[in-house]
Amino acid sequence: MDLFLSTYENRIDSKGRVSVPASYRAVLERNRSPLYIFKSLTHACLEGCGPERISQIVDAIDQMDSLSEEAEILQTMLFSAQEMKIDSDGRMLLPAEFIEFAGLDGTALFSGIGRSFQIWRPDQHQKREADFRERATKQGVPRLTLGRRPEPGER
Amino acid sequence: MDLFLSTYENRIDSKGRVSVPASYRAVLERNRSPLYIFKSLTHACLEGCGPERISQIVDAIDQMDSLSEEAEILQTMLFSAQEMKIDSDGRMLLPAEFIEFAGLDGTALFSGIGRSFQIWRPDQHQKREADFRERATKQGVPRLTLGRRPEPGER
DNA sequence: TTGACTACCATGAATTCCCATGATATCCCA
DNA sequence: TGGGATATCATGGGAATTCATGGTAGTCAA
Repeated sequence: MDLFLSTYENRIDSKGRVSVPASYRAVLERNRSPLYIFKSLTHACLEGCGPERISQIVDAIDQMDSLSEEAEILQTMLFSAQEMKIDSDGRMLLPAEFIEFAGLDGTALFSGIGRSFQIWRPDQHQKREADFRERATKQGVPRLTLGRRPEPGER
Repeated sequence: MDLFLSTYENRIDSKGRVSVPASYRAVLERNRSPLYIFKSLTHACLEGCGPERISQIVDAIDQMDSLSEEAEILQTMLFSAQEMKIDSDGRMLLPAEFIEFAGLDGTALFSGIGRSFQIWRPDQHQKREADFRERATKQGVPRLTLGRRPEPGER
């Protein structure tokens, strides 16, 4: 299935190179997709995805009033996005700006969440996971309808 | 029938390998489905399922506000999920993180609950069963409506 | 020439593949 | 129905491959 799943901790070497997890590379290669990375709007992390996701964002913005502040805010994702080159060993070169933005310090934690993935500072991600698990235990998990797909328009 | 049923206790060898119960494998092979394992959100056990279940989670998240708390909790399942490779002898390799999370110590108990299954530390599973049976006796069993499937669109 | 980036090679660890074994369950035929 | 033959399955060990990672040399632009 063409999804980004699981988490991986990979080292960032002195040049800023990181191995893109092999399973993520496989997803991209199956679709002959380049990889895009951009700065998250809401968290101190990076987001990675293929071109479809970028198109979705562009389309969503095109639906809006293109002069509105909302549109401009969302455009931030687009102009922070970069197409990453992956070398023959499966590594990409993280620009210093990205490293700084996510507060990365030697290791990058890749966190696959379906059609995209995030890159976190390991300790921050760990904190988030612990927090989510605690909330899930205390408040219960969100409703997930199994056995069938929700009807279009249905909640 | 394409369901995961019954319980099996299999040994985990020194490399972390476990045989996936043959009847579970048969279910997956009939559907040409890979196997996914992820950490339970609420219990100290692992969950196993096919790709439909994972797709459901991904689709559910895409329907939601992707920055909401609910979405983030569901994403926890995704980034803890891994597609397991099953070798020619029907075994999978449990990563150390999974073994630790479920507190496994040499043997894994597979517990089939229909469209998914769980992996437990044997003594914990035993306790749960005893507990549930006792509650059923004292408090009675939940209402169980048999005989038909819910209509599409029905609650 | 310097600095930044790219391509290439080397290494070790982790994972996957392959073959062997024994135990259990299933099948088949007398 | 009994009992031997056969297939299935869980389990163990070693070989081969993948993968992350570090380093060096080469290329291009300023």
